[in-house]
Amino acid sequence: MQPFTKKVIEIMKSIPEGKVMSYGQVARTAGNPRSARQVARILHSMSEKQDIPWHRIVNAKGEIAIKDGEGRFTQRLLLEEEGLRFEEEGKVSLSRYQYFPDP
DNA sequence: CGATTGACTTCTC
DNA sequence: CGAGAAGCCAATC
Repeated sequence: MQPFTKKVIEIMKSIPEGKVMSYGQVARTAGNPRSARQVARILHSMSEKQDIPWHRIVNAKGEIAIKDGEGRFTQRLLLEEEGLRFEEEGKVSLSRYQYFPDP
């Protein structure tokens, strides 16, 4: 288990309800600005073994990153239950719901 | 243990 | 503005 991985997990677990983060944001916060893909990989890999709110992670555009399927539907549903609003199908209003400010 | 992959990002053209 | 390419690095095969 790499330190980066652990940090990413910690960060994701610390995201409060009703907020979302992009992969890039998580990567930066974890200390590796260019490891967005690892965040994705770690996320879908570890979320099943750890209690990670994977649905609070979206891509840079605020869209649900996962391709069509149950996962995407589930994420949308979970986020709506947390009070997030979708501008359109599978797209969340990042401007208001992002977690960490982008420096 | 090398090669492949990927729920991304960002810069160019 | 939209499409294409490159970059990055951990987990999997």
